[in-house]
Amino acid sequence: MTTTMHMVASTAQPAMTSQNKCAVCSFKKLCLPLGLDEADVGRLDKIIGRRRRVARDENLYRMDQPFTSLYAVRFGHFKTAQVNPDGKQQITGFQMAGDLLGMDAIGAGRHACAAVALEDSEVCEIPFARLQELFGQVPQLLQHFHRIMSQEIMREQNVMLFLGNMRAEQRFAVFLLNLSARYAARGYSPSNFQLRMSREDIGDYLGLTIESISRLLSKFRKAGWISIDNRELAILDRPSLEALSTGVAAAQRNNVVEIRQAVAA
Amino acid sequence: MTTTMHMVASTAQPAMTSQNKCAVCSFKKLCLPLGLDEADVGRLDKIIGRRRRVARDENLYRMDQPFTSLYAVRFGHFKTAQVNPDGKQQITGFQMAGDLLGMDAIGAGRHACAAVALEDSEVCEIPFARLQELFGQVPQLLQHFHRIMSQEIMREQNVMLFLGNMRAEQRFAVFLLNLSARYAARGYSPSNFQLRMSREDIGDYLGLTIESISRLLSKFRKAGWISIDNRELAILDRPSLEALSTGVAAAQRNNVVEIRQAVAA
DNA sequence: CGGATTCTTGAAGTCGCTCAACGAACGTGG
DNA sequence: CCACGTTCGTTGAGCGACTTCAAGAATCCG
Repeated sequence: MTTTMHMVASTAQPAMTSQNKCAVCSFKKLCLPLGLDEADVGRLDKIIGRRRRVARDENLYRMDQPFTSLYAVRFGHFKTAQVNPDGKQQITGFQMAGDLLGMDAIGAGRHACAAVALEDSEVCEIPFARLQELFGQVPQLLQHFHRIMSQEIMREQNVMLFLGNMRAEQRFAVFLLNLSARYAARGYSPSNFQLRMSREDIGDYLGLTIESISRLLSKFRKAGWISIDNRELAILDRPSLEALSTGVAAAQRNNVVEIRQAVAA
Repeated sequence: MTTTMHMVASTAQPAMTSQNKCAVCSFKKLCLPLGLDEADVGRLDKIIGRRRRVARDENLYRMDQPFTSLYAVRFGHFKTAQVNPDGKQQITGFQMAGDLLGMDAIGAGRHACAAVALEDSEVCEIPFARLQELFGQVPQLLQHFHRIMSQEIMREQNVMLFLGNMRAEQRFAVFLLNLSARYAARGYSPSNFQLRMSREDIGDYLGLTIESISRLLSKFRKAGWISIDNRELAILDRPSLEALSTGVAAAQRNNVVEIRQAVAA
């Protein structure tokens, strides 16, 4: 593979010292330390517990487990999933480096969903009680924490939006572009990346079956919008995907229908 | 109508003084003041801005509007809705007395969705900047605020769950039981209440069409599970609704299929 | 009242699901 | 390294749940 302007979206462990210093973490601008001065980052560092490695398919935490800590993804990928009584899982999100996990558990004191590593990953453990102590001393940190929680609420609203009223194609386009944007924000290629999750996981996230995901991938490939080889994905025609994702295509279809009706009338 | 053990779920304005005192508000146990001592409730009272009346169909705030305040519903009902590019709306939630509105806007500084009154309603305006100041002085308040935000994240995950992998009947049963539980928590009848929202709103919340909602209401009525007269609803057979909502019915269906297959084999 | 909105019900259509078979990739142990 | 079983992914055919379209009934509200 040739080198590109962007780093390839691999999961290579970032270079770092023997300690888990936020100051030298390449994802500090996406994570809790955003906007803190050097001294405050140091204070945050102090309370951060041990780093924790999570092997592929291992649970970082399970549903109903008591809540003690938030986790910041250091490298690797996770999924968070709720299991409903009849056995099916709803995946509520995919998390990557810099993302914060566990905020849904603060309210009830136990985790409302399970977090599972999609590949060998590592997280920073952030004991919530100690974080709360720090809030009193570092107002900036508190503010940013509120922003992060609020963004999580917004993110979920977007999921509700596509689950509630988008067609399969549109959901899938939104999904791909969302991944693309998130990799871009991390300095990776927005056009070439690996799908870290199985087709089944994508389906459980988008409210579709594994077969539908497979068909959508084939369809998008045949349309020339993407290339897909196993889990290696390339976005070839972003404008088309964007048109789909914003519902322009749907609107156009509607126009066509209206025109047809007008002609018929 | 005869008097019952429960208050009827009407929107009568709670008795109160000329000022908006949390201390005398009947919903303080559902709202921000939960767990505060008298003195701290007084401090909270001081920062709460004017009460604000919102007429039916009026916007409390619109999408993209700059964020300045959170709002606590004092009486009445609201819906929060996102509009997607192709015109359809996704309703992200229905809010009633004691619920907090606007948390999704903290992150971006502008509202990610619109809040519309479903009937003549009233809210307490809580300027967020002043609330932030208070966080430093009243740790209990901060803790509870985190719980509320976290619960909002959990609530949305539940919406994702039914949007993503429940059938129409199941979604609708979950919806009705959720309303029931929320009215119960407010001291109203869990069995008899009014649907404050239109069929269209319910549909836009559950990811279904208005026609489907209408058919579901008829079906549930004919099955003897509910009675419905216009928007006046009564739950007649809670166990059946609960079975539906937890997917037991679906599981039973699956069992039947398995049994059929076993017999056929 | 009467017009507009909301709701109900039916008939037809479609999108995504279910079921089924097969192929590819993986990884484990010989 | 290959053989093997297992998991994962693809593709097709048929079906069913929900939508779309359409018309009429009920309700709201000025």
